[in-house]
Amino acid sequence: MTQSCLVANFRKINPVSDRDAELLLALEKEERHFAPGALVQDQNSESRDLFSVKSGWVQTFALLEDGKRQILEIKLPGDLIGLRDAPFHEALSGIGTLTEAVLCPFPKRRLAELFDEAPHVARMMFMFESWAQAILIERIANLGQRDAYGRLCHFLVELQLRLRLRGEDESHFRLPMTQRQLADYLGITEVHVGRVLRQVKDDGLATIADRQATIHDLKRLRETSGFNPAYLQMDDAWALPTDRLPSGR
Amino acid sequence: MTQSCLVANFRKINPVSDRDAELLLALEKEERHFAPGALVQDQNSESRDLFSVKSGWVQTFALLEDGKRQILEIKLPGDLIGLRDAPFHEALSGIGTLTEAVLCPFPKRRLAELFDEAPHVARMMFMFESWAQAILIERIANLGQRDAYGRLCHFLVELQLRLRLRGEDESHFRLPMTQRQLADYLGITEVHVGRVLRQVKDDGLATIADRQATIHDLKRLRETSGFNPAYLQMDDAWALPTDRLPSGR
DNA sequence: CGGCATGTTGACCATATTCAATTGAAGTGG
DNA sequence: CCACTTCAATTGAATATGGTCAACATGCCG
Repeated sequence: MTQSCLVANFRKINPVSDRDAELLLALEKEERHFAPGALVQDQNSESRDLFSVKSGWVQTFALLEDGKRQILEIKLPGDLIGLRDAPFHEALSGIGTLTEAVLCPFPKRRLAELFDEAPHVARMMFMFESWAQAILIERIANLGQRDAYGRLCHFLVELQLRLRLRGEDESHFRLPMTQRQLADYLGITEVHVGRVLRQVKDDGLATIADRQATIHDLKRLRETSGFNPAYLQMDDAWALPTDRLPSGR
Repeated sequence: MTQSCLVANFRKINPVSDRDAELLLALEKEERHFAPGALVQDQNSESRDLFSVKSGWVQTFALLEDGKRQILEIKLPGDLIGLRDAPFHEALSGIGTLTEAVLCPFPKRRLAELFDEAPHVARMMFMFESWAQAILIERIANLGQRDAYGRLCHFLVELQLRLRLRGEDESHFRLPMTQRQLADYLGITEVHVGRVLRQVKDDGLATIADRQATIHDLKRLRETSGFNPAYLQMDDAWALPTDRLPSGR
């Protein structure tokens, strides 16, 4: 068994053959260590590499003209970062660490070659992107339609689920984000985050304090946030080589 | 020259070889016609096909537990729909038409095979997805950080740009969306859309009425919305066969 | 004509922002 | 060890942005 974060993560939602797992290992050869709060990549900088997360919490973000910041994604060990930037000249989003982190850079130029050499890798990268995109559209619905309270609940459920897939404790976990960062993620202000955090606690749903989150009532959290876990069910047609698929489906 | 919408669209931001263009043509073989306001695909239904838009305006959307609706994307001729759903059992978003539309369904199962047969197609699909994702993250920043006024301006600039790439008139175009639909797209209420529409008109930026949009002051629109067109610059390394690339870059 | 969808307007209210002051914890340097 | 700074969080008051509700206008279509 490989100890690849990438493969271990991906396997939670989708079978990965040993042959494919080996190919993915190439993405995790080189390691780079970052301090908490470090800037990994500037928005609009020339992007050479994509990264896989080996350990730590990482954020991608967009900076707006007026100094505002939107945190786009939270990336956890086993996730890929910057895949979507690969075809572009410039990185479309910035990358920064939330905790100490180990990232594995991989030249995006090399990825283009891999696509031709190993069609399976292409399919897997495509699946990774679809997965990431699924989370993005959930986020758009979240930001567009829910109030601060609902957004926070949704965020907690999503996190809880992602950590559970990684085998971490579901009901009590480290949440290494300041209220400022939560605010930039949820699209509300720092101050309001504090108020909503208190409400959620008073309602007995969850407690967030000292970079620690405790889920008290997952069921009600799911209800108030309307979480839809459809994006965890992948289709085997994509996971297996076409010639090995059962016919007629 | 092919009359493929798909290729024509893609070529605006990225070279496509004639050989690749031919491969993409396969995606537009079958045609299906839809009336305005038709439902093409339900959210969470089993998804068999993806679609390319041959003509008309199309929306993808998410329905929330409490009956709210978030319009996720506006798709125009030459765009692909449902690419991200391909690896999943269920469609992650619904699809509906805004105008009369002609869509070309393509079995997603067949797409998986294409990935193995034609690595170039895989690369192009990956690029399409990156492009779509670039628009999604712009949208997240838009929803999270800007007020209603800014969101509307940003939307207009994005539309204007996309239509311009298609060779349509940039300053006056058909905008076949009701205020209700604009509201669901921008994450504000119907009533408030009306108010903001009037403000934007009074400020001399743009006029939207009778399903028609007129841009009066693109420069100021861009300023107030902070539009970032970085996602229009693709990297040749992805467009051309690896063996034909200039070396050493 | 009547019914339905769309858009408009006004009054009122709620959610969230802004601004300002304060506290506590952690880190730095004398 | 103590001042001093910085950063994160908390609180309150005033304000603004946007939501809700209801009434009304308009145009379209059967």
